[in-house]
This record gives sequence, C-alpha cells and structure tokens, in this order.
Amino acid sequence: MVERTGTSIRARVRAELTAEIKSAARRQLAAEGANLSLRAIARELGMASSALYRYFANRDELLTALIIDAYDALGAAAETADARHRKRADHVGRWLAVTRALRAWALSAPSEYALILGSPVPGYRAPADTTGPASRAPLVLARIISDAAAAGALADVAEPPLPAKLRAELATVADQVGLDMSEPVLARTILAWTQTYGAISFELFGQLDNLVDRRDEWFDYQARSMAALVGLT
Amino acid sequence: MVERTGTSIRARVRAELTAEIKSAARRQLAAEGANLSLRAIARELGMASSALYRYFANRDELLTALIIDAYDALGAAAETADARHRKRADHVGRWLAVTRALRAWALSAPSEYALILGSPVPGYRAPADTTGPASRAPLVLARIISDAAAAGALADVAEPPLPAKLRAELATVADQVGLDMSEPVLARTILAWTQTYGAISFELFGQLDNLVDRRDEWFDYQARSMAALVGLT
DNA sequence: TGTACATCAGTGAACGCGCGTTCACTGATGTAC
DNA sequence: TGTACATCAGTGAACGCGCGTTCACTGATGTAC
Repeated sequence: MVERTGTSIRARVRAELTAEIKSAARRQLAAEGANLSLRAIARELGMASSALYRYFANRDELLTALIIDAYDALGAAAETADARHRKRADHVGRWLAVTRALRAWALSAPSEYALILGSPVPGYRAPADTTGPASRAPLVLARIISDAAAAGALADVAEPPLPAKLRAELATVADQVGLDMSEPVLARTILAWTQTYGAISFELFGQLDNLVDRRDEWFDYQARSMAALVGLT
Repeated sequence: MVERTGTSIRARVRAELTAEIKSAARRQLAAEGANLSLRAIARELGMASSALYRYFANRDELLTALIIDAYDALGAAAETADARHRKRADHVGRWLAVTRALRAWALSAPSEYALILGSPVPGYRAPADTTGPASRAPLVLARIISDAAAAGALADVAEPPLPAKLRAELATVADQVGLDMSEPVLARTILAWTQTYGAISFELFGQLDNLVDRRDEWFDYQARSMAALVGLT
C-alpha cells in the first residue's frame, strides 16, 4: 500500500477512498472469482483506472491488502465468538461457538474465504506480513484446548504414535506461539483445525452437493466429533 | 468434446492429437494456474488457435475434459493402491495405502488437484458428467470401511448424536451408492474423507508452511488418527 | 491574515499486450460406385 | 482398380474485447513564512 501519514482532511478522505476501493474489489471478487480487474474497480467507482495507482502501487498490492483484511476478519470472527461465550469452562461449547463462527464467516464471504484458504491465486505469492493475521483463527482454537488442558479437563485419548522428530518440531511450534501444550495435544489440535477447514471448504466448494443437504446439522456433528477427538469434554 | 466415431487412421490421429492438446493444457495449468489459454496451447503445439475448435467446441469443454480426466486419475490411483494391498483383512493398512496414494497423486499433479478440489474456477460450472468420476476415490475409502464392518472388524466408537433427519439423509446416500453401512459409520467415513481432503489441501496450498516440515510423518499420523476414528483396527 | 510554493489526487490518452471465437479458404484423406 | 465427390483438419486474417501500467497534465488542498 502507498503509505501516507497525517490526520488532515486529505488523509481522512484518502483513508475512506482506500476503503471504498477495497470494498469494490471485494464485490468484484464475489462476482468474478479471483480474477481481480483494476479497470473494473475503477469503472465501478466512476474514476479513471490510473487513479487507483495513487492508492495501491499495483494489482498485487491490492490483492495483498484484501488477503490481510480477510484473515483479520476471519480471526476477529473467531475471537469475538469465543469472547462472547460466557461459560469459560465449557470448552466444548467454546469450540462449537468458534468453529460455527468460522463457518458462518466463510458462508457470508465465500470469495474472501477462497482467497485465503482456497487454491493459490495464479501468479501471486503472498508476502510475509500475512502470517500474523493468518494465525489468529487457529490460535483461538488452540487456546480453547490449552485452557482445557490447564484446567485438567482434557480427556486422555488413544492416538497413533508421534515420531520423535515430528514431536520435536511440534514442540518448537508450541514454543514459538507461546502455547503450553504437550506435543500430542498440539498434534490433535492441528488435526482438528485441518478437519474444520476441510469441512468448510467441502461445503463451500460444492463437494457436499448431492451428498448432505442438512448442512448445519452436519457441520455440528463434525465439530463435536473433532472436539471429542481432541479430548474436550 | 466434439465426438467422432470410427477407427480409421484419421480417427486414430484425431485421438492422439486430442490427447496432446489435453496434455499441453495440463502443462499450462501447472505453469499458470487455472487461467487456461487456448491460444497458448495452440502456440505450444505449433498450430493455429482456430484449429483447436476441431477438437473442443470451446474453452469450457476443454476444461470439463481436464476435470473428468483428473477425477479419473485420482480415482484410479486410489483403486490401484487398494487393489495392490494383498492382505485384504488389514483394513488399517488399506486405509493408509489409499490415503497415501491420494496424497501422492495430489503432490505429483498439484494443479490438477486444485482444479477438482480447490476453489471453483471463476465463470465455470461443472456439468453433471463429473459426478461419476468424482466419486471413485471416496468410494474406495468407503469400501474399506464397509469391508471392515462386514467382517465385524469395526470397533465401537463413542460419537456425537446424529439428528434423525440427517440420519435419514445418510441412509438415502448409502442406498444410492449401494453401500451396506449404518448411518453412524457412513457419517464417520465422510468425516474422515473430509479430513483427508483437508490435510492434502493444507499441505498443497501452503497452510503447513512454517508449521510442519516433516510432511510424510505428519500425514501418516493424521491418516492413522482418522482410521482409528472411523473404527478401523 | 495573506501570499507563494509544494504536495497531492485525479484525468485521459496511449502503449503494448493477450484473449476467445468466427469465417471463408485450401488441400489432404476417406468413401461409394 | 480408378474416378468423383464428400468429409474433414488445419490455416490465417479478422472482430471486438479487456487488461495493467505509464505519463504529462490540471486543479485543488495543504504548508511555511
């Protein structure tokens, strides 16, 4: 993004137009898929296509901004869903609330979900600044598990062996994000997050068509299964 | 596809060129992502772009052919992996062999995997003829489970309740594909297939970067977990 | 408070490119008698 | 077996379109004195 500081009128107008460009871009994404066209955005906003270059250096920069926004929106949805759950000790309830919120966000903004969690956009490589926002949602899930573990509320679950080197890798990851979790618990958490992502993508990308119609119930069933697999009670 | 019958020389040459067009298209897909360009394919084959219209009525028809081929290739990989497993009663082994084969195929042809299981291609809607090939791979997994069930080798597993109507829907599905399975078992099978799909997509679409490097071990851990969840022993 | 100058947003034309699809055509391969 | 005709594959030009990005420009907003 073309950064510019200050709180003058000009700066505020600038911020507003930047937001308008992004939301026009999101609308375009919803209509056309990942083929983002700067000219089409400019057309919708009634301005010359060259004007966009005062706000974003090029197409990729705009895409990056959209990706970061999407990760942040998904992360925020997860965080508020967890925060709103009053009974903090009801870990299964929190897991259900958060995974449902993730799904609801995805269904409300399918093209943005596809942008961050679908197949990569051809010819685009995400810069490093996305990793922070990208980890918000999974961290919320992880925190539910670590809360349960800390409260001694995590059931023992039979599980396949973890090879030593994989185990060591998981220990490093837990360390880096500051999670107090045993390696097997972290492994199960990532597994469950992967399943959740798979369930949402399946529904969104049409793999559930002609298979399951009662989508809400089916999702809940899956979420509960995964909560149980992780050991939440 | 522009159908034409006969086994004359002309017909054989025609079949060969059709295959060449598809494989050039696949190469293009691998290089550029889902932005399939007829002109680029024609260029690579050293022919006029208009010549392609003797083989495919338009771009969408070529895409459809590629999608069907990809589903078939994935299905064939699953089927041969299962067939090659000699110990038919070793259901966990068969599950591992098949899911590993699915992953291996996806890693060897990431763009084709993305074509069928990634985010939908903008502006393209799959016709009905894809549903047959699309179900080959999941059916192989389902058959392993139903074999285990038939052999009485499926462990009882605690699981969340299935709402009656969802249960009825699952019964219909089992009926349609001719699977002799109880609804809870079918539910767990679809869940496990969803997780498997999520695991492969996670790896392929870069979500595992900076998280897990020992991919083979990680995948096996997940596959074994899912086998256990379904009740394979 | 007013003036002079610098900064910035937005314009419109242009560059150079690629795309899917159609169409009238040529020449080779196949078929019927 | 040879000839006449129909079928087919492939060509090359053209239509009409859209794209990202650059550039010199105008006029408005902000800043310094």
